Amino acid sequence: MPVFALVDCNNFYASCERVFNPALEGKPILVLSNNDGCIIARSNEVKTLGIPMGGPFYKWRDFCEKNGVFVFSSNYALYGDMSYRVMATLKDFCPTLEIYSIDEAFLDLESFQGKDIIAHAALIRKKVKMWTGMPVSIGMGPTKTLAKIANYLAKKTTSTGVFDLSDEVLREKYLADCPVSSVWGIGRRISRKLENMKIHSAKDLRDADLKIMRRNFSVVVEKTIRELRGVSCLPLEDVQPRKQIMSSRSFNRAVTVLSELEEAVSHYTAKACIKLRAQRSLANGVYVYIHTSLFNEKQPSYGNGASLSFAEPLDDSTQIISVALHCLRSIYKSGYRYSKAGIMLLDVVPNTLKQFDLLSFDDNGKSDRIMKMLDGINKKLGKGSIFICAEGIERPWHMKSGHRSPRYTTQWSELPTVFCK
DNA sequence: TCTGGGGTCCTAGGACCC
DNA sequence: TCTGGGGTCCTAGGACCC
Repeated sequence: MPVFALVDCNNFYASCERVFNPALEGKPILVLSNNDGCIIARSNEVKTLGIPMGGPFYKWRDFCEKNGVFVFSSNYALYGDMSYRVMATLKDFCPTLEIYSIDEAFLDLESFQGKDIIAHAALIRKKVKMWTGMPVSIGMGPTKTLAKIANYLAKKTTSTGVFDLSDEVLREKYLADCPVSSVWGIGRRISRKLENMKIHSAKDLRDADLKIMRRNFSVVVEKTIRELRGVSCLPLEDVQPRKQIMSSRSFNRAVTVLSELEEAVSHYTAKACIKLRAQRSLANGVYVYIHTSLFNEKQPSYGNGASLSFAEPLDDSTQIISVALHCLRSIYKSGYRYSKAGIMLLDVVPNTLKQFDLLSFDDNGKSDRIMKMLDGINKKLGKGSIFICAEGIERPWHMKSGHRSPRYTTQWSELPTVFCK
């Protein structure tokens, strides 16, 4: 029988901030989304204060000030690097792992079956804390879905941060106490429908009639039910290259003129192209959209998008930017206050699939060399050291990030300083 | 004034084919 | 009972995840 473990960092973003600022230990801290818009991560102390996940920050600003909450803008340079360190540590203990998100990984612990698996998980947990400073919880079970629930229980019911749901008798008790809405793959819509069918707990869902469930829902729910029964349907997966790459941001203030939108779209496209080349892919098209505020009902609203296919698959930022700007100009209307723009690279394929077009202009690899040089310089000297002029220099529309902590681990100039007496 | 961003998978329905 | 039948491909939209 397989044994999956799900390792999940506790309050990941908030914990990253604490690693480099231990004075924050035990203090309420929260992390904001891009543009300092929503609350996207909360320490336990903030959860206790009743501040909700995803709420708009401006509604809570005063409350936070009154209660001494430490507020941070997202610092993805730091979080991404901390994630890399945690995953590297996990790989030391278990080379077969699936990095599921920035703060979660599934491990295959089948080879530890019969041994003291809880002690092993406790050891992993201790080493991750020691080597990276990051607190994690570990849940185990015969399927990924059960490992997820075990992780939820590890956080909710234990002080050890480790929980094993391999035992069937134990599962009877704990699945009955686990609300169906907290099962992996059961979101808001489906859980509402399930509640109407008198399915309230994970146990109810597990014991539901498979045929009826299949008729009412998709094969995804069917797999979830089988997984709850202990039948593994979801194997560990390798990292797959992305099939589409998006880049979008809200502006820090309304943008009205085309030239600023052009800068933003160029900038987002350049960012997406960096990701595209990093995963050694080519895109076959690009989609661009812009819209006004979704919340301000007094202003006239407008939103539109347009896409274009390329004559041949591309990874050159300058070429893709020029197509993206074509799309933008086809949808731009003056007289509106735009709040956001975004682009999506479409139909992304591995760069080994490149089909040479007999009619295309042969540049003798010049474009490849330029892009390699651009990526190389930015890798060596830091992100944004060199960029394409169309991205703009001042970027007055650029997102707000008023509470960002230093990029302690990825910028020489922002290294933490230690004073010794 | 101020409300995030980036992904995947599945299904239904339409277009089109023989 | 059944009122032509069966298949593929594509896209839009919905659902989920973090």
